[in-house]
Amino acid sequence: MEYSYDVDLEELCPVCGDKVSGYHYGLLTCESCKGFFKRTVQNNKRYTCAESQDCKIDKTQRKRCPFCRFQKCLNVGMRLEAVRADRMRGGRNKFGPMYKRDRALKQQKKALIRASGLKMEATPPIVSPAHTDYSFSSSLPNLPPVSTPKSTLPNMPSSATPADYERSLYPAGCMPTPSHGPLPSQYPYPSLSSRTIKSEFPDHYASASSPDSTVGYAYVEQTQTVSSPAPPVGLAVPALVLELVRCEQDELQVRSKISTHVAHLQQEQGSLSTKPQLLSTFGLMCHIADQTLFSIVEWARSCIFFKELKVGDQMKLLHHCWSELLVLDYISRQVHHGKQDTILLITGQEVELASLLSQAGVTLGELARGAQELAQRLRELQLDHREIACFKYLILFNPDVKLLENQVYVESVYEQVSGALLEYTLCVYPQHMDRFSQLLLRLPEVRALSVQAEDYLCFKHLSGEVPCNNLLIEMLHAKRACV
DNA sequence: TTAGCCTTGAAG
DNA sequence: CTTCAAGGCTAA
Repeated sequence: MEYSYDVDLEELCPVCGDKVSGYHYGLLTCESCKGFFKRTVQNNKRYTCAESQDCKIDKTQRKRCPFCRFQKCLNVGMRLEAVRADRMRGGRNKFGPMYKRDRALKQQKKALIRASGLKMEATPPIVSPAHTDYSFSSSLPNLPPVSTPKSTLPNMPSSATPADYERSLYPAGCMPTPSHGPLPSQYPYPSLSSRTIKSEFPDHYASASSPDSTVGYAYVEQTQTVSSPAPPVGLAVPALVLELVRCEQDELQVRSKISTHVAHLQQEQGSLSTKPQLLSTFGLMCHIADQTLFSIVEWARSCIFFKELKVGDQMKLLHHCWSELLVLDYISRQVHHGKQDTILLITGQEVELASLLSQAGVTLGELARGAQELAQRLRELQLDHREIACFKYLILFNPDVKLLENQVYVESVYEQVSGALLEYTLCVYPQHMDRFSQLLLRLPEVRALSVQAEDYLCFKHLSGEVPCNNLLIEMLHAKRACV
């Protein structure tokens, strides 16, 4: 029970703070607000507020002002369309998939919090999400702040936009093309405009509930990618590349952390069992991969651009690429290691490739061999650490991930980083004109390996061989639930 | 009118 | 078959 302080941020009704009883009319609410919303819409009730239309709504006062209560229902995102005009009972409506996605998101939020919780020891979250920010944004509370310098604005509800951050990062006049405006953050599911779902009930309240004009983003069309101030020809490294490298974790620190963790595990295992017995090699590998994943999540959460995203988008991105980052981490270690016949683990241990292949089954063998081949090709290219840093961002900010709240931002980060990488390769390896495209061609190969690896992990999981309490498995589950 | 519990029925 | 969000019922 390593990471078991239950992060069940026990769900509270976003309207009144009472206990949630399930998804009702678009989001998790309590039974009473569900009933209230239903009665109001079905009977087309009109209330008035005796005060100034801003009454506090909580469990004890929710009866006092139905006007403000209903207003809050709409503000937090309860959907009029989910109340049935024909009063048909039972069955399912078209919100089903949305509920499913939301569940998956929440599951991953837990994983994220747990991941960062490991690092933060017992520090309680400083922002208490539960009772303060109902009026804004998603049903997902903010993550506790990361312990990095200048992280004063993590996941704020859009008053500070990522654009502000860029402005502070780049000197005046050297800004990359600004590409995004304020976000409509008060609606949890901006991807589904109210028009997407046919209203099932005469929509008298529509004007209050769905300001259509803000559903689409007012983004300026992106022109050309300008990654950073042009460096003096043939010498300088693009500023953005340097910044990305600056965000890298210290490999030795990560190594020692994971090594001690794994050592602990082995010790525990030895003392608990009557016949002292070490973890199986596979189990050990799972733990190492698991810990590596934790460190990857930690890296992502503290890295430039990413920490400016809302938690929901962060989760979707990590969701999508965790296995690729894991594979890239592994491969780049082998590239750096430079030996063909042994594998270097993050713990610093060296493993004979031949002995691994002899023990591994067909699938794992193929996987290891594929990785080794890719590592060799990258070695021949002499992939350097700056390019690896860029790779990580190109994988993390995958423009193909759909249903992001801030899709254009993610696309623009991808564009900026690939632009910077192009510039970098041209400056530093001018004799190698197609280096950039050679590098980019390796990314789909990383992807392919990660797909194989996920399948393998899934298989091992189903046959009960993966240790429980595993972030790998959680990610695997969350990912498959989302598709 | 409220809110806790009950019944229903399409989707999985 | 089970799930679980719809609507329905009813004592406070």
